[in-house]
Amino acid sequence: MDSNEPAYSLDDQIGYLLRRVTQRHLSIFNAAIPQVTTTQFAALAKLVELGPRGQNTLGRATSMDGATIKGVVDRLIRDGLVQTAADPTDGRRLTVSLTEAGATLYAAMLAAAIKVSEQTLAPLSEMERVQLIQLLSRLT
Amino acid sequence: MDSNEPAYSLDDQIGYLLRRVTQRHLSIFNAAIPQVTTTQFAALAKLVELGPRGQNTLGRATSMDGATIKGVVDRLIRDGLVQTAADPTDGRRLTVSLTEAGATLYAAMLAAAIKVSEQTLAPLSEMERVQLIQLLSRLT
DNA sequence: CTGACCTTGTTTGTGTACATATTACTTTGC
DNA sequence: GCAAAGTAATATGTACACAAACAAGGTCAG
Repeated sequence: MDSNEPAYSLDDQIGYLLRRVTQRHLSIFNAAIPQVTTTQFAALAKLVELGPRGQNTLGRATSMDGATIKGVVDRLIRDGLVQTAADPTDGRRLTVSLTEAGATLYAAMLAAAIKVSEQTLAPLSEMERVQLIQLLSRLT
Repeated sequence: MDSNEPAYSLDDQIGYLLRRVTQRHLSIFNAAIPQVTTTQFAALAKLVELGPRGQNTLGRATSMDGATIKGVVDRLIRDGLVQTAADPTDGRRLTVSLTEAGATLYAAMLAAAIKVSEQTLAPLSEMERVQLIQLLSRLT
């Protein structure tokens, strides 16, 4: 028997755990905030934080590639939460900005979003939550 | 000014961090193991661990719902890594099992899979890795 | 035995997520 | 000033991920 062979248990692998924790978080988010998805919320949050931005720039700020942010912005436009306008100084760029409806909805969802994070972390103590956030931050 | 209003920074939210860490992990996985996806690997790993299983049962063992595991199994069949057979005792059940090619490929990928987990956790010390895995396990 | 209920597998629709290719436009280097 | 390199947006194809609806096969209580 080769005791050098390390036991590989799927349930203890970081990738599998990330997928499962993400699933639980998404289910909490969708129940609390049915109006938008997590990525749509991220886009709105960054527009509030940074102001109007080009589509690709917004994608980088929210960790989405060009193809992904395009889909997210398209659906936000469809739902009237953001709008786009041509940039006069750069013919390629589409400046994305919040509509009034988007700004209003974001303000209304913020409290729920904070609760979503709390509920996701509910099984942990205050100290453990800080620890987890810090450990995850170092893996980005 | 209302100092009760907690600052909401997207970058510190558990959901956003999970998405970003997952992205980094997927990119490491895809580079190291281009033959299969993470979910396909999970299905193979559970078949090795548990032996042949019904499709839905395999889905539950790997945290995938019926629609998702169906797509994963379909692609594994297409690539010749698993096969299905009708269960003689239950007319509904499709028993999924590894093919020889699937078992061989899994054995060949295992060492790389262990390295993927290590590489994903590389920025952390040994103690921190154990901590992170334990904290995440409690959030599933 | 039979009707209510449950489980298994399938299908459809929506929404990420990324690779890759293309087009249009800017910027940089020389 | 102009070619090369880079960037922005778009489009296509593959692969999860889940909700909802459905058909067909089991199970179990009365």
